[in-house]
Amino acid sequence: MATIKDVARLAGVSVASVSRVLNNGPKVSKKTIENVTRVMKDLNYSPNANARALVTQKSTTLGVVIPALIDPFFASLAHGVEQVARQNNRQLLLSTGLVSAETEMQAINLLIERRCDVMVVHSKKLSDDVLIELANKVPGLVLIDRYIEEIAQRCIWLDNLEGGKIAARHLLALNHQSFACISSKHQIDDPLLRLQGFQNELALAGADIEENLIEYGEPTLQGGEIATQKLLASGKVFSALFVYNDAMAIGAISTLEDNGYKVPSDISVLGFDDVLLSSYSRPKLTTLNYPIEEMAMQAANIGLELIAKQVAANNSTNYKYIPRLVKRESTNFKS
Amino acid sequence: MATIKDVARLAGVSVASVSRVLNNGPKVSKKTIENVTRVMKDLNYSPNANARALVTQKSTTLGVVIPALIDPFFASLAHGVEQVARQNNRQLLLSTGLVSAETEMQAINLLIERRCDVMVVHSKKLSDDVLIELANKVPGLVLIDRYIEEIAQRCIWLDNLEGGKIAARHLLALNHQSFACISSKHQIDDPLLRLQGFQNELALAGADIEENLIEYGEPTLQGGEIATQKLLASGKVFSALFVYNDAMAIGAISTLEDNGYKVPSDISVLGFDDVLLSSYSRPKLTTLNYPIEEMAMQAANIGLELIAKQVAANNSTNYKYIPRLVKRESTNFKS
DNA sequence: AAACCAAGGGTAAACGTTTACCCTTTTTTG
DNA sequence: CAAAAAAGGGTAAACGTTTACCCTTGGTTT
Repeated sequence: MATIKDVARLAGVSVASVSRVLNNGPKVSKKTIENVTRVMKDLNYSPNANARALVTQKSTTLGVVIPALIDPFFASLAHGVEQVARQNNRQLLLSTGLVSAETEMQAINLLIERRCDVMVVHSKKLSDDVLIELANKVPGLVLIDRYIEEIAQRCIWLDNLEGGKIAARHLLALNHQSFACISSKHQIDDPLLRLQGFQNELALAGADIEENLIEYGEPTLQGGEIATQKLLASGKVFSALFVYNDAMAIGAISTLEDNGYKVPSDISVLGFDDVLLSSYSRPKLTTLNYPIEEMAMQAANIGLELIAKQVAANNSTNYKYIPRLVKRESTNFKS
Repeated sequence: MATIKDVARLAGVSVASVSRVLNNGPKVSKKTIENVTRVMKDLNYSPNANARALVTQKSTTLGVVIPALIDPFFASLAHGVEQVARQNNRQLLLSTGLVSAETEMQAINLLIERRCDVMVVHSKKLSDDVLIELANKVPGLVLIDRYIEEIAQRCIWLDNLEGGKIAARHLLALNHQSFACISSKHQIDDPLLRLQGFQNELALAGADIEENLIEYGEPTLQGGEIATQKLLASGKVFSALFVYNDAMAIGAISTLEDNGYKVPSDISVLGFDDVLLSSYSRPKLTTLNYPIEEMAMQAANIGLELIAKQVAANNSTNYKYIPRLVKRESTNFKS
């Protein structure tokens, strides 16, 4: 592959001039520009980004760490970051962390080795301490979907507790009295907080969830199916079902209908996340909107601002988002 | 950020030794390894991947060019590539090309500048000639979802024409006689081929699609809705509907049911792609399986093999996939 | 006509690694 | 015990850029 030296030689100029042409620098005559440009074309020259990054000590990448791309939720996250990257002429460097502390760490380290100076990190397994240390090391690191007091100004997160409360209020307002819940079996805070918020709010209204009516499963369509089967197997009655996320909710609806229950006339189902598919499922899913793409964009922008020092790293801004109820067809008044 | 020189100085050895420790190279004593390793920890040293890439002339990335991450189909593609990247200790470099020749070219160029030696490219807008030239320039470039005769051994593609035929045969076998079609308005081959295959096969059975019963729309849920409304507005009767992709098909079903038609008892609907959501829609969608993730994995592996020269670049292998009918609930025997 | 300035362009150091080649010390072998 | 080999480690060039600094040329100003 042709290098800058080849171009210089063929154009009969120094490498400095070629470099100046490449970077629209000053001190090049029109003639030289044309000449060099032509030679570049002829040689099919492409500047080496690694060499550039090395000498300029600047990064032209924007990193993102997520568990996996296959989950639409995380794809939206990545998509948000990607848009900001594009706007800023940076390229997306994607590192998947699955859901183990070790792989999350690896994913972040890969980004650091590439000298990626801005990164949006979705980490659920790394400890607060590790993350704080990492944040000190990487000025452009921003956490998404996580809140850590000490670095609050670099956390973009959703209030899951409040989400649970909103869910409960909605179902209570619809006159429901017997509730079931499907939660995620993943060992992270989100499902716990959602469930806790839900239960807290029920308690305020003097209601609660019966034993055996809380099930845990993988946060997938299939996980929702299985959990619902268990719920039905318990034989207990419920008229409202609050589900950890939309995928599980749709799986749940599928199973409920396969078992002869009508949604929402027999059972109301409430999801969480508001992924695209929710508005097209049948019945259309009532859910809590989690504006992940917007949050991801803000996260990326904050990372960018942090390294540009346009933002004091210790100001007191708080990037908390509150989920918003989206009423569609899967919940109904309980008569 | 600490460099290899800092480590060398503090450990009292040469940079060569540090490098050897870093790469598990030969010629280092146990003592040196321990010593250097400790200093690295102390300094929080992280090797510079750009410098490494520059000097070794090797890439540790795997590129992928797709229109956008937000589409589950492309997210699956990226996910497939990502798995192969992980297996081979490479990092995913993602470049989105939207759907214009210019941005597709840009996306590929970005990868080349990063000296990414293996890339899976989904391009619909770049011409055959440009792509052939690019393939000559980048030995590890593999095309996905596209077939170009001259570089057939580097094309992983699905036989859309055959897909259309399979769709027609299925619907004919179910005794249908009046057909409608929803196609994509995007200027690419895929929808044309699917439609053509469908019509060809109908013709063999002496059937055809009436005028006004072919509609075009955006390949999205909403596009499916709008196209279906137009179809219904035509006033013509049809009992079987072949739709360009699953998203549109689900949008179509939604609209049909909103208008009082039962799927599949009144109208059978057949999708294309078999995205995850298809098996959870109501009714579950009968569709043609497009094994994009598997194809993406194969594409990435072929790219890897190409640069390892384990595969003759001019052998005659043909990486054609045939979609497979997945019978679920949205199609039915027409009595 | 002398002095100055602007424009254009060249030289070489630097970025952080890897690795071929060389040197020294220790161990093995006959 | 000498010779040879092995083990350990250092020096410096190279990878492909950018950019500070310097030099030349020709024109403009007094």
